[in-house]
Amino acid sequence: MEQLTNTQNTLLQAIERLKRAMGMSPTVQELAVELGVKAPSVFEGLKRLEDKGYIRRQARKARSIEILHAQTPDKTNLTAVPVLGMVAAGAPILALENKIGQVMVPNNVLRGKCFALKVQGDSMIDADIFEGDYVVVRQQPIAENSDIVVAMVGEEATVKRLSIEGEHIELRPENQKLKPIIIGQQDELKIIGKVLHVWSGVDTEALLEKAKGG
Amino acid sequence: MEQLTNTQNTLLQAIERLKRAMGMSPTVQELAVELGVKAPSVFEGLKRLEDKGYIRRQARKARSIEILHAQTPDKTNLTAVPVLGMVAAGAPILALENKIGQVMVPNNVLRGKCFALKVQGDSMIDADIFEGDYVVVRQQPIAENSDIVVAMVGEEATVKRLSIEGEHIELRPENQKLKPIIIGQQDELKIIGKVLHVWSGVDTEALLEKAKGG
DNA sequence: TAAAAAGCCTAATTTATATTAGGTCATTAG
DNA sequence: CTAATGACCTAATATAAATTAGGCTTTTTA
Repeated sequence: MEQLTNTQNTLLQAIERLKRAMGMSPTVQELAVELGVKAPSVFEGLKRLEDKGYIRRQARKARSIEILHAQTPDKTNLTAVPVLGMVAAGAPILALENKIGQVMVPNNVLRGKCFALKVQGDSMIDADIFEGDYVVVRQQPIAENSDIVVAMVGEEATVKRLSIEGEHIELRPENQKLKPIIIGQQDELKIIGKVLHVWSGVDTEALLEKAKGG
Repeated sequence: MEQLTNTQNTLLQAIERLKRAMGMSPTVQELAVELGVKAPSVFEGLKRLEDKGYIRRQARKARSIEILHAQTPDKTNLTAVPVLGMVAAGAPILALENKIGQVMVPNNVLRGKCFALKVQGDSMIDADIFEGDYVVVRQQPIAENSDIVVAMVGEEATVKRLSIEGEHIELRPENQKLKPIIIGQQDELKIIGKVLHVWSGVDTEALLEKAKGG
Protein backbone atom coordinates (compact mmCIF):
# COMPACT_ATOMS: atom_id res chain seq x y z
CA MET A 1 0.00 0.00 0.00
CA GLU A 2 1.53 3.23 -1.18
CA GLN A 3 2.61 5.81 1.35
CA LEU A 4 0.48 8.91 1.89
CA THR A 5 1.86 12.41 2.16
CA ASN A 6 1.07 14.50 5.18
CA THR A 7 -1.67 16.40 3.39
CA GLN A 8 -3.21 13.27 2.00
CA ASN A 9 -3.19 11.70 5.41
CA THR A 10 -4.90 14.73 6.87
CA LEU A 11 -7.52 14.51 4.16
CA LEU A 12 -8.19 10.86 4.81
CA GLN A 13 -8.52 11.58 8.51
CA ALA A 14 -10.91 14.41 7.79
CA ILE A 15 -13.07 12.11 5.69
CA GLU A 16 -13.22 9.62 8.53
CA ARG A 17 -13.94 12.28 11.10
CA LEU A 18 -16.74 13.93 9.14
CA LYS A 19 -18.20 10.60 8.18
CA ARG A 20 -18.45 9.68 11.82
CA ALA A 21 -19.72 13.07 12.89
CA MET A 22 -22.37 13.46 10.21
CA GLY A 23 -23.41 9.87 9.70
CA MET A 24 -22.78 10.28 6.00
CA SER A 25 -19.90 10.72 3.64
CA PRO A 26 -18.90 14.38 3.34
CA THR A 27 -19.04 16.36 0.11
CA VAL A 28 -15.97 17.83 -1.51
CA GLN A 29 -16.99 21.29 -0.32
CA GLU A 30 -17.60 20.17 3.24
CA LEU A 31 -14.12 18.73 3.32
CA ALA A 32 -12.79 21.98 1.89
CA VAL A 33 -14.37 23.98 4.71
CA GLU A 34 -13.14 21.51 7.29
CA LEU A 35 -9.60 21.71 6.04
CA GLY A 36 -9.58 25.40 5.28
CA VAL A 37 -8.81 24.97 1.56
CA LYS A 38 -10.83 25.29 -1.62
CA ALA A 39 -12.87 22.54 -3.25
CA PRO A 40 -10.57 21.86 -6.21
CA SER A 41 -7.70 21.19 -3.82
CA VAL A 42 -9.74 18.61 -2.02
CA PHE A 43 -10.76 17.17 -5.37
CA GLU A 44 -7.14 16.71 -6.31
CA GLY A 45 -6.42 15.12 -3.00
CA LEU A 46 -9.28 12.69 -3.48
CA LYS A 47 -7.92 11.67 -6.84
CA ARG A 48 -4.59 10.94 -5.22
CA LEU A 49 -6.18 8.95 -2.42
CA GLU A 50 -8.13 7.04 -5.02
CA ASP A 51 -5.04 6.37 -7.13
CA LYS A 52 -3.30 5.01 -4.09
CA GLY A 53 -6.28 2.81 -3.34
CA TYR A 54 -7.32 4.28 -0.02
CA ILE A 55 -10.77 5.35 -1.13
CA ARG A 56 -13.21 4.65 -3.94
CA ARG A 57 -15.86 6.93 -5.34
CA GLN A 58 -18.47 7.19 -8.04
CA ALA A 59 -17.79 9.93 -10.55
CA ARG A 60 -20.06 12.93 -10.16
CA LYS A 61 -22.05 11.36 -7.40
CA ALA A 62 -22.59 13.37 -4.26
CA ARG A 63 -21.21 11.93 -1.04
CA SER A 64 -19.92 8.83 -2.72
CA ILE A 65 -16.55 8.50 -0.99
CA GLU A 66 -16.00 5.04 0.40
CA ILE A 67 -13.03 4.39 2.60
CA LEU A 68 -11.23 1.24 1.54
CA HIS A 69 -8.28 1.31 3.88
CA ALA A 70 -8.58 3.38 6.98
CA GLN A 71 -5.50 5.45 7.40
CA THR A 72 -2.70 3.79 9.30
CA PRO A 73 -2.64 5.47 12.65
CA ASP A 74 0.16 7.98 12.52
CA LYS A 75 2.93 6.68 14.74
CA THR A 76 3.55 10.09 16.19
CA ASN A 77 -0.01 11.32 15.80
CA LEU A 78 1.53 14.72 15.53
CA THR A 79 1.52 17.27 12.76
CA ALA A 80 3.96 20.09 12.25
CA VAL A 81 2.47 23.56 12.57
CA PRO A 82 4.47 26.66 11.62
CA VAL A 83 5.27 29.22 14.28
CA LEU A 84 4.61 32.60 12.73
CA GLY A 85 5.55 35.00 15.44
CA MET A 86 4.94 36.28 18.89
CA VAL A 87 1.72 37.42 20.37
CA ALA A 88 0.64 39.78 23.16
CA ALA A 89 3.35 42.11 21.95
CA GLY A 90 3.29 44.80 19.35
CA ALA A 91 5.07 42.84 16.67
CA PRO A 92 3.21 42.19 13.47
CA ILE A 93 2.26 38.57 12.99
CA LEU A 94 0.80 36.48 10.25
CA ALA A 95 3.33 37.22 7.58
CA LEU A 96 4.06 33.77 6.23
CA GLU A 97 7.66 34.72 5.45
CA ASN A 98 8.06 35.16 9.17
CA LYS A 99 8.02 31.51 9.91
CA ILE A 100 10.28 31.28 12.92
CA GLY A 101 10.02 27.58 13.61
CA GLN A 102 7.48 24.86 14.04
CA VAL A 103 5.83 22.87 16.75
CA MET A 104 4.26 19.45 16.73
CA VAL A 105 0.68 19.23 17.84
CA PRO A 106 -1.73 16.31 18.10
CA ASN A 107 -3.61 15.81 14.83
CA ASN A 108 -6.92 15.64 16.54
CA VAL A 109 -6.90 19.24 17.68
CA LEU A 110 -6.22 20.59 14.20
CA ARG A 111 -9.08 22.10 12.21
CA GLY A 112 -8.75 24.20 9.11
CA LYS A 113 -5.72 26.37 8.47
CA CYS A 114 -3.62 26.50 11.59
CA PHE A 115 -0.48 28.19 12.73
CA ALA A 116 1.23 28.72 16.04
CA LEU A 117 2.36 31.79 17.94
CA LYS A 118 4.79 32.07 20.80
CA VAL A 119 3.27 33.70 23.82
CA GLN A 120 4.75 36.72 25.54
CA GLY A 121 3.48 38.08 28.82
CA ASP A 122 1.30 36.62 31.50
CA SER A 123 -2.14 37.88 30.63
CA MET A 124 -3.61 34.41 30.32
CA ILE A 125 -1.99 32.53 33.18
CA ASP A 126 -5.35 31.60 34.71
CA ALA A 127 -6.11 29.74 31.50
CA ASP A 128 -2.77 27.96 31.84
CA ILE A 129 -1.18 29.86 29.00
CA PHE A 130 2.29 30.90 30.08
CA GLU A 131 5.11 32.97 28.73
CA GLY A 132 7.01 30.93 26.16
CA ASP A 133 4.14 28.59 25.38
CA TYR A 134 2.84 28.23 21.88
CA VAL A 135 -0.79 28.74 21.05
CA VAL A 136 -2.09 26.84 18.04
CA VAL A 137 -4.53 29.05 16.20
CA ARG A 138 -7.08 28.29 13.54
CA GLN A 139 -7.16 31.19 11.15
CA GLN A 140 -10.73 32.46 11.00
CA PRO A 141 -12.25 35.94 10.85
CA ILE A 142 -15.04 35.32 13.31
CA ALA A 143 -15.31 33.68 16.68
CA GLU A 144 -17.94 32.94 19.27
CA ASN A 145 -18.49 34.35 22.69
CA SER A 146 -16.03 32.95 25.26
CA ASP A 147 -13.63 31.59 22.66
CA ILE A 148 -9.99 32.33 23.32
CA VAL A 149 -8.90 34.30 20.28
CA VAL A 150 -5.93 36.00 18.75
CA ALA A 151 -6.97 39.49 17.75
CA MET A 152 -5.44 42.65 16.43
CA VAL A 153 -6.50 45.76 18.29
CA GLY A 154 -5.09 48.49 16.11
CA GLU A 155 -1.49 47.38 15.54
CA GLU A 156 -1.30 45.20 18.63
CA ALA A 157 -1.70 41.42 18.46
CA THR A 158 -3.05 39.80 21.58
CA VAL A 159 -4.49 36.56 22.98
CA LYS A 160 -7.58 37.03 25.08
CA ARG A 161 -10.94 35.54 25.81
CA LEU A 162 -13.66 37.03 23.65
CA SER A 163 -16.70 38.30 25.47
CA ILE A 164 -19.66 39.74 23.69
CA GLU A 165 -21.51 42.00 26.12
CA GLY A 166 -24.66 43.04 24.36
CA GLU A 167 -23.66 46.24 22.60
CA HIS A 168 -19.91 46.10 23.03
CA ILE A 169 -17.16 43.56 22.89
CA GLU A 170 -14.51 42.85 25.50
CA LEU A 171 -11.21 41.06 25.26
CA ARG A 172 -10.65 39.61 28.70
CA PRO A 173 -7.30 38.54 30.06
CA GLU A 174 -7.28 35.48 32.28
CA ASN A 175 -5.31 37.14 35.02
CA GLN A 176 -6.93 38.63 38.09
CA LYS A 177 -4.51 41.52 38.05
CA LEU A 178 -5.34 42.78 34.59
CA LYS A 179 -8.35 44.61 33.25
CA PRO A 180 -10.43 43.74 30.16
CA ILE A 181 -9.88 45.64 26.95
CA ILE A 182 -13.15 47.28 26.01
CA ILE A 183 -13.69 47.60 22.29
CA GLY A 184 -15.58 50.75 21.35
CA GLN A 185 -17.24 51.73 18.12
CA GLN A 186 -14.15 53.46 16.80
CA ASP A 187 -11.59 50.88 17.89
CA GLU A 188 -10.37 48.63 15.16
CA LEU A 189 -10.73 44.95 16.10
CA LYS A 190 -9.75 42.14 13.83
CA ILE A 191 -10.13 38.54 14.85
CA ILE A 192 -7.17 36.58 13.53
CA GLY A 193 -8.29 33.20 14.71
CA LYS A 194 -9.34 30.96 17.51
CA VAL A 195 -6.98 29.21 19.87
CA LEU A 196 -7.42 25.47 19.53
CA HIS A 197 -4.58 24.25 21.65
CA VAL A 198 -1.74 25.32 23.87
CA TRP A 199 1.62 23.71 23.61
CA SER A 200 3.90 24.13 26.57
CA GLY A 201 7.12 23.01 25.14
CA VAL A 202 10.01 23.53 22.90
CA ASP A 203 10.00 24.35 19.26
CA THR A 204 10.29 21.01 17.56
CA GLU A 205 11.98 21.87 14.30
CA ALA A 206 14.77 19.51 15.16
CA LEU A 207 12.39 16.91 16.48
CA LEU A 208 10.54 16.85 13.18
CA GLU A 209 13.73 16.34 11.23
CA LYS A 210 14.50 13.38 13.41
CA ALA A 211 11.00 11.94 12.90
CA LYS A 212 11.34 12.25 9.15
CA GLY A 213 14.72 10.61 9.16
CA GLY A 214 13.63 7.51 11.08
CA MET B 1 -46.18 7.39 16.34
CA GLU B 2 -48.50 8.12 13.49
CA GLN B 3 -49.51 5.31 11.16
CA LEU B 4 -47.97 5.07 7.72
CA THR B 5 -49.91 4.40 4.55
CA ASN B 6 -48.96 1.52 2.33
CA THR B 7 -47.03 3.74 -0.06
CA GLN B 8 -45.22 5.53 2.72
CA ASN B 9 -44.29 2.24 4.24
CA THR B 10 -42.94 1.03 0.94
CA LEU B 11 -40.90 4.20 0.64
CA LEU B 12 -39.44 3.83 4.09
CA GLN B 13 -38.54 0.24 3.34
CA ALA B 14 -36.91 1.30 0.08
CA ILE B 15 -34.82 3.86 1.93
CA GLU B 16 -33.65 1.22 4.36
CA ARG B 17 -32.96 -1.28 1.61
CA LEU B 18 -30.96 1.11 -0.55
CA LYS B 19 -29.12 2.46 2.43
CA ARG B 20 -28.00 -1.02 3.28
CA ALA B 21 -27.20 -1.96 -0.30
CA MET B 22 -25.25 1.17 -1.16
CA GLY B 23 -23.70 2.01 2.15
CA MET B 24 -25.09 5.51 1.88
CA SER B 25 -28.41 7.24 1.99
CA PRO B 26 -30.11 7.20 -1.42
CA THR B 27 -30.97 10.32 -3.38
CA VAL B 28 -34.52 11.24 -4.23
CA GLN B 29 -33.93 10.17 -7.82
CA GLU B 30 -32.45 6.84 -6.84
CA LEU B 31 -35.53 6.13 -4.76
CA ALA B 32 -37.68 7.17 -7.70
CA VAL B 33 -35.99 4.63 -9.97
CA GLU B 34 -36.21 1.95 -7.32
CA LEU B 35 -39.91 2.51 -6.82
CA GLY B 36 -40.76 3.11 -10.46
CA VAL B 37 -42.14 6.62 -9.88
CA LYS B 38 -40.87 10.11 -10.57
CA ALA B 39 -38.72 12.19 -8.27
CA PRO B 40 -41.37 14.68 -7.18
CA SER B 41 -43.55 11.82 -5.97
CA VAL B 42 -40.75 10.54 -3.82
CA PHE B 43 -40.14 14.06 -2.61
CA GLU B 44 -43.74 14.33 -1.45
CA GLY B 45 -43.50 11.00 0.24
CA LEU B 46 -40.38 12.09 2.07
CA LYS B 47 -42.16 15.19 3.34
CA ARG B 48 -44.88 12.97 4.71
CA LEU B 49 -42.43 10.61 6.35
CA GLU B 50 -40.69 13.61 7.84
CA ASP B 51 -43.96 15.10 9.11
CA LYS B 52 -44.77 11.84 10.79
CA GLY B 53 -41.35 11.76 12.37
CA TYR B 54 -39.96 8.66 10.71
CA ILE B 55 -37.08 10.37 8.99
CA ARG B 56 -35.15 13.60 9.20
CA ARG B 57 -33.32 15.43 6.45
CA GLN B 58 -31.38 18.57 5.68
CA ALA B 59 -33.06 20.81 3.13
CA ARG B 60 -31.39 20.75 -0.27
CA LYS B 61 -28.62 18.47 0.87
CA ALA B 62 -27.92 15.40 -1.20
CA ARG B 63 -28.28 12.03 0.51
CA SER B 64 -29.26 13.55 3.81
CA ILE B 65 -32.08 11.22 4.78
CA GLU B 66 -31.68 9.88 8.29
CA ILE B 67 -33.99 7.17 9.50
CA LEU B 68 -35.34 7.98 12.95
CA HIS B 69 -37.75 5.12 13.44
CA ALA B 70 -37.31 2.03 11.33
CA GLN B 71 -40.57 0.95 9.88
CA THR B 72 -42.62 -1.51 11.91
CA PRO B 73 -42.34 -4.82 10.16
CA ASP B 74 -45.49 -5.32 8.14
CA LYS B 75 -47.56 -8.00 9.87
CA THR B 76 -48.56 -9.62 6.63
CA ASN B 77 -45.42 -8.70 4.74
CA LEU B 78 -47.57 -8.87 1.65
CA THR B 79 -48.55 -6.24 -0.87
CA ALA B 80 -51.45 -6.37 -3.28
CA VAL B 81 -50.51 -6.44 -6.93
CA PRO B 82 -53.14 -6.05 -9.67
CA VAL B 83 -53.73 -8.87 -12.11
CA LEU B 84 -53.96 -7.31 -15.54
CA GLY B 85 -54.64 -10.23 -17.82
CA MET B 86 -53.47 -13.49 -19.19
CA VAL B 87 -50.21 -14.28 -20.82
CA ALA B 88 -48.89 -16.83 -23.33
CA ALA B 89 -52.13 -16.40 -25.21
CA GLY B 90 -53.12 -13.98 -27.90
CA ALA B 91 -55.11 -11.69 -25.65
CA PRO B 92 -53.96 -8.13 -25.22
CA ILE B 93 -52.53 -7.34 -21.81
CA LEU B 94 -51.41 -4.26 -19.97
CA ALA B 95 -54.59 -2.24 -20.34
CA LEU B 96 -55.01 -0.93 -16.83
CA GLU B 97 -58.78 -0.96 -17.17
CA ASN B 98 -58.47 -4.69 -17.53
CA LYS B 99 -57.70 -5.30 -13.93
CA ILE B 100 -59.18 -8.71 -13.35
CA GLY B 101 -58.20 -9.20 -9.73
CA GLN B 102 -55.22 -9.00 -7.45
CA VAL B 103 -52.72 -11.23 -5.76
CA MET B 104 -50.69 -10.77 -2.63
CA VAL B 105 -46.95 -11.07 -2.98
CA PRO B 106 -44.14 -10.72 -0.49
CA ASN B 107 -42.93 -7.11 -0.27
CA ASN B 108 -39.35 -8.08 -0.65
CA VAL B 109 -39.70 -9.30 -4.22
CA LEU B 110 -41.33 -6.08 -5.42
CA ARG B 111 -39.24 -3.56 -7.34
CA GLY B 112 -40.57 -0.65 -9.31
CA LYS B 113 -43.98 -0.73 -10.99
CA CYS B 114 -45.35 -4.24 -10.82
CA PHE B 115 -48.39 -6.08 -11.98
CA ALA B 116 -49.37 -9.70 -12.27
CA LEU B 117 -50.53 -11.89 -15.14
CA LYS B 118 -52.28 -15.22 -15.07
CA VAL B 119 -50.41 -17.88 -16.93
CA GLN B 120 -51.90 -19.98 -19.69
CA GLY B 121 -50.17 -22.92 -21.29
CA ASP B 122 -47.25 -25.04 -20.20
CA SER B 123 -44.33 -23.46 -21.97
CA MET B 124 -42.43 -22.73 -18.76
CA ILE B 125 -43.08 -25.83 -16.69
CA ASP B 126 -39.39 -26.58 -16.30
CA ALA B 127 -39.07 -23.22 -14.56
CA ASP B 128 -41.96 -24.25 -12.28
CA ILE B 129 -44.39 -21.86 -13.89
CA PHE B 130 -47.67 -23.70 -14.38
CA GLU B 131 -51.01 -23.06 -15.96
CA GLY B 132 -53.08 -20.91 -13.64
CA ASP B 133 -50.12 -19.45 -11.78
CA TYR B 134 -49.59 -15.73 -11.60
CA VAL B 135 -46.34 -14.14 -12.67
CA VAL B 136 -45.44 -10.89 -10.96
CA VAL B 137 -43.85 -8.62 -13.52
CA ARG B 138 -41.84 -5.46 -13.14
CA GLN B 139 -42.75 -3.17 -16.00
CA GLN B 140 -39.53 -2.28 -17.82
CA PRO B 141 -38.63 -1.90 -21.48
CA ILE B 142 -35.31 -3.68 -21.30
CA ALA B 143 -34.06 -6.87 -19.74
CA GLU B 144 -30.85 -8.81 -19.45
CA ASN B 145 -29.78 -12.04 -20.97
CA SER B 146 -31.37 -15.04 -19.21
CA ASP B 147 -34.05 -13.00 -17.49
CA ILE B 148 -37.52 -14.47 -17.64
CA VAL B 149 -39.53 -11.79 -19.39
CA VAL B 150 -42.98 -10.98 -20.61
CA ALA B 151 -42.73 -9.88 -24.21
CA MET B 152 -44.97 -9.02 -27.09
CA VAL B 153 -44.02 -10.69 -30.35
CA GLY B 154 -46.26 -8.92 -32.80
CA GLU B 155 -49.68 -9.19 -31.17
CA GLU B 156 -48.85 -12.16 -29.01
CA ALA B 157 -47.93 -11.79 -25.33
CA THR B 158 -45.72 -14.49 -23.94
CA VAL B 159 -43.53 -15.47 -20.96
CA LYS B 160 -40.18 -16.85 -21.94
CA ARG B 161 -36.56 -16.80 -20.97
CA LEU B 162 -34.64 -14.13 -22.87
CA SER B 163 -31.50 -15.28 -24.61
CA ILE B 164 -29.26 -12.94 -26.47
CA GLU B 165 -27.27 -14.97 -29.00
CA GLY B 166 -24.79 -12.59 -30.49
CA GLU B 167 -26.62 -11.21 -33.51
CA HIS B 168 -30.14 -12.43 -32.80
CA ILE B 169 -32.43 -12.82 -29.84
CA GLU B 170 -34.30 -15.92 -28.74
CA LEU B 171 -37.25 -16.36 -26.46
CA ARG B 172 -36.80 -19.78 -24.97
CA PRO B 173 -39.57 -21.81 -23.41
CA GLU B 174 -38.63 -23.91 -20.41
CA ASN B 175 -40.19 -27.03 -21.75
CA GLN B 176 -38.21 -29.74 -23.53
CA LYS B 177 -41.00 -30.29 -25.99
CA LEU B 178 -41.14 -26.75 -27.32
CA LYS B 179 -38.78 -24.83 -29.57
CA PRO B 180 -37.32 -21.35 -29.02
CA ILE B 181 -38.86 -18.40 -30.80
CA ILE B 182 -36.17 -16.83 -32.93
CA ILE B 183 -36.51 -13.09 -33.30
CA GLY B 184 -35.39 -11.85 -36.70
CA GLN B 185 -34.65 -8.37 -37.93
CA GLN B 186 -38.17 -7.83 -39.15
CA ASP B 187 -40.01 -9.37 -36.19
CA GLU B 188 -41.43 -6.89 -33.74
CA LEU B 189 -40.31 -7.62 -30.19
CA LYS B 190 -41.34 -5.53 -27.24
CA ILE B 191 -40.17 -6.32 -23.75
CA ILE B 192 -43.01 -5.63 -21.36
CA GLY B 193 -41.17 -6.45 -18.19
CA LYS B 194 -39.21 -8.90 -16.16
CA VAL B 195 -40.72 -11.68 -14.08
CA LEU B 196 -39.78 -11.15 -10.45
CA HIS B 197 -41.87 -13.80 -8.81
CA VAL B 198 -44.31 -16.61 -9.44
CA TRP B 199 -47.35 -17.03 -7.30
CA SER B 200 -48.98 -20.40 -7.41
CA GLY B 201 -52.20 -19.67 -5.73
CA VAL B 202 -55.56 -18.09 -5.75
CA ASP B 203 -56.45 -14.56 -6.54
CA THR B 204 -56.56 -12.87 -3.18
CA GLU B 205 -59.04 -10.06 -3.73
CA ALA B 206 -61.16 -11.40 -0.91
CA LEU B 207 -58.15 -12.07 1.27
CA LEU B 208 -57.05 -8.46 1.04
CA GLU B 209 -60.45 -7.18 2.05
CA LYS B 210 -60.27 -9.34 5.12
CA ALA B 211 -56.79 -8.05 5.94
CA LYS B 212 -57.94 -4.45 5.68
CA GLY B 213 -60.96 -5.06 7.87
CA GLY B 214 -59.03 -6.63 10.75
C1' DT C 1 -71.15 12.68 -0.61
C1' DA C 2 -68.22 16.52 -0.76
C1' DA C 3 -63.86 17.99 0.84
C1' DA C 4 -59.30 16.67 2.09
C1' DA C 5 -55.45 13.88 1.65
C1' DA C 6 -52.57 10.83 -0.84
C1' DG C 7 -50.17 9.71 -5.03
C1' DC C 8 -48.66 10.77 -9.45
C1' DC C 9 -47.07 13.47 -13.42
C1' DT C 10 -44.64 16.99 -16.56
C1' DA C 11 -41.94 20.92 -16.89
C1' DA C 12 -39.05 24.13 -14.89
C1' DT C 13 -36.04 26.16 -11.70
C1' DT C 14 -32.76 26.51 -8.06
C1' DT C 15 -29.12 24.96 -5.47
C1' DA C 16 -25.48 21.85 -4.40
C1' DT C 17 -21.74 19.27 -5.96
C1' DA C 18 -18.35 17.73 -8.83
C1' DT C 19 -15.10 18.69 -12.25
C1' DT C 20 -12.13 21.20 -15.64
C1' DA C 21 -8.84 24.66 -17.08
C1' DG C 22 -4.99 27.07 -16.45
C1' DG C 23 -1.91 29.08 -13.33
C1' DT C 24 1.50 29.80 -9.07
C1' DC C 25 4.79 28.22 -5.79
C1' DA C 26 7.52 25.00 -3.02
C1' DT C 27 9.58 20.65 -2.42
C1' DT C 28 11.53 16.51 -4.00
C1' DA C 29 13.74 13.23 -7.03
C1' DG C 30 16.96 12.73 -10.54
C1' DC D 1 20.09 22.42 -11.65
C1' DT D 2 15.81 20.84 -13.77
C1' DA D 3 11.77 18.26 -14.23
C1' DA D 4 8.13 16.16 -11.87
C1' DT D 5 5.03 16.26 -7.97
C1' DG D 6 2.15 17.96 -4.74
C1' DA D 7 -0.61 21.50 -2.95
C1' DC D 8 -2.93 25.46 -3.72
C1' DC D 9 -5.87 29.07 -6.14
C1' DT D 10 -9.51 31.60 -9.17
C1' DA D 11 -12.91 31.24 -12.46
C1' DA D 12 -15.95 28.58 -15.01
C1' DT D 13 -18.65 24.83 -16.41
C1' DA D 14 -21.19 20.59 -16.14
C1' DT D 15 -23.98 17.59 -13.81
C1' DA D 16 -26.70 15.84 -10.07
C1' DA D 17 -30.09 16.44 -6.91
C1' DA D 18 -33.58 18.90 -4.67
C1' DT D 19 -37.54 21.62 -4.97
C1' DT D 20 -41.53 24.26 -6.87
C1' DA D 21 -45.67 24.92 -9.58
C1' DG D 22 -49.78 23.47 -11.28
C1' DG D 23 -52.76 19.65 -12.57
C1' DC D 24 -55.04 15.10 -12.60
C1' DT D 25 -57.03 10.91 -10.28
C1' DT D 26 -58.15 7.86 -6.54
C1' DT D 27 -58.87 6.89 -1.85
C1' DT D 28 -60.16 8.41 2.74
C1' DT D 29 -62.55 10.76 5.89
C1' DA D 30 -65.62 13.95 8.10
